[in-house]
Amino acid sequence: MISIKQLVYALAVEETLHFKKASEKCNISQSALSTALNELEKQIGLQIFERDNKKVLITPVGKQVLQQARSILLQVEELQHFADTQKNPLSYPLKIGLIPTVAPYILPKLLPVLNKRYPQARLDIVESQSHILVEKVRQGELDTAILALPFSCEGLLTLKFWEEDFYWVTLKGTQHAQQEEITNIELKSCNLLLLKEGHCLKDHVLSVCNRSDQLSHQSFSASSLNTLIQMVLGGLGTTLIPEIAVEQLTAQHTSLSVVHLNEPGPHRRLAFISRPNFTRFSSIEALLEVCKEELRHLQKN
Amino acid sequence: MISIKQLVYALAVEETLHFKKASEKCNISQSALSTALNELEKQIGLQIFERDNKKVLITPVGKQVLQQARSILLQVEELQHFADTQKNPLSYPLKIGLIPTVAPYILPKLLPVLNKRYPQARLDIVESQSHILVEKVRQGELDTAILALPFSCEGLLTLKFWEEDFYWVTLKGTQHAQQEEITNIELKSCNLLLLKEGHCLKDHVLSVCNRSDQLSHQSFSASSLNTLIQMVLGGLGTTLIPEIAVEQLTAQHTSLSVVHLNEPGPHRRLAFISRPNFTRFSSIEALLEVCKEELRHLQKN
DNA sequence: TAAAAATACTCCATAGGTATTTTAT
DNA sequence: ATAAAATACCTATGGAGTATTTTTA
Repeated sequence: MISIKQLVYALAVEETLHFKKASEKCNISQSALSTALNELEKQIGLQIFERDNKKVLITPVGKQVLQQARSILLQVEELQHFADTQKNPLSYPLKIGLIPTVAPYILPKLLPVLNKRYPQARLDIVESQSHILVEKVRQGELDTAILALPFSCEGLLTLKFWEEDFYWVTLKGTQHAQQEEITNIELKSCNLLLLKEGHCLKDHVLSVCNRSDQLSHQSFSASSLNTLIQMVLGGLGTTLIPEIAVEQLTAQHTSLSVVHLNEPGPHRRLAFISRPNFTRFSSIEALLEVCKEELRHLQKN
Repeated sequence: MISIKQLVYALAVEETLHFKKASEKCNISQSALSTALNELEKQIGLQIFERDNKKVLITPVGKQVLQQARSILLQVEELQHFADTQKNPLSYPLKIGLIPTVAPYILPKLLPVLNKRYPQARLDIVESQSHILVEKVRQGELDTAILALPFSCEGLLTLKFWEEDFYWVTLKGTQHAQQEEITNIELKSCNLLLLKEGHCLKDHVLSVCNRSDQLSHQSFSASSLNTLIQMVLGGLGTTLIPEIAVEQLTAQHTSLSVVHLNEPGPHRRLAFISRPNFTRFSSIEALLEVCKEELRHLQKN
């Protein structure tokens, strides 16, 4: 029967194209590696390597065998990582994506606590728009991502952890600026600045405002919430931002007024997404818990 | 290091839920199996089975481990099958799909030759419409399928093996019936009977006739070419059939006239499709060769 | 007490080591 | 002549067997 060791040895030779060097990589003797590979080739009945005294070549069919071997070993490794992660979440780096309207606001809350609770945790962070993150999660390029729902994620697992409303940001002294709440109707008279196309927040804002797309095409449309705030400060208009971003974006600007948008229902929901058969699910659960707890503090204010 | 044997043993226990029976399935002693599984559990650091003197239970985490083990063993088996198939195409049953406008006409040509050239060959045949076959190939439910192109198969490999034109079938004595060729324009005056929705042939016929969909909605729309021919025989109209089907469908009906449709270009192309990383590609190649050769005879007539 | 898994103990197959030979430049 | 893989031969680990013990329903 084919063994995993044989496959490991074969991949080492593929990498080094040299039996002696490969044997050293595997911490065995040249002879052991040689016999193991001869045995593997005998078992599958195909020559993987063409070797003489000077060089090692990979046969065309050998390339395909090695490709499959690599895939098998990846899965074995995944099994090992799964097991480790069950005992100890976040034992291995987690590749995570975040959207631009979440990343800078959640990471400062998340990372310090994560470092304390899971000192070994390492996140490989990617910031991109929702549709790109969804694709990367599907391809396995990312292990998970934090999106704002609603967003189409067919075939993916979604784990919601936070619901939030939008807040209207305007300069003090403008109409409605002193109100406790602002309604959809009142908003219609305001010049609403939006993120540019491709940012899900734009769609969520339009949807919660019951506005059609055309109404809101601004000549300057920003690519970050921070830019939007700067535009508001510059007197170009007003904007809507999610609760999670309110404090960081508005705390230092005393000239701004922040008013809760009085439209029913959570205006967007943050959720982790992942492939249903991702094996290190426990790591995502651990992250999820930390996020839930940290955001609970926010809600209490 | 985890070994493949350990995984095999674990799956045997999953199946039997009994160490003794599992050990017999694996042709080893109960003791050998017991120590092997204890060793596996120790290596991954997780309990897969909960056992006492009366019963064996699978732990929740064990279920996930076994799922991954199964997937690994499937891939190992695939590697073995790949190797065997390289040396001997069609060593293992090939799950193949065919569309209804191809299956009954190509199989009688293909199967006898296949049996002679590859006596060990076994085909598991499924007949369905193109979109269903494409989905099954994508899912791995089928190894390959024979479709008529054009048809959207993004992400799949396509291997064309035959191009053919359409032939117009009508009762002798009707207008145009004695012609050598018939054109698009002349066809417009004919009552054209089509297969019902979902058969790619309908779309190909409409496309090669430059007709819009509406023009051709028949109150009876058939689900097989044979039915169409019966309808023509019954005087309900005329129809177009692909070259591959001409002989079988019209040879015994002396009252029918068969006229080549004189529109440029091959009217449809038959092709195998498969997942790009399907490992027993050599089997498909072998089939492809047989198809090409057998259809070459047809073309010579 | 009985059925089943775990363990003790033994054995042998085989993975792996060392030393040597073969092979092709 | 030399560099590298294959082979011969030996050793030791560990996989697997038999017999026995432990466990708990």
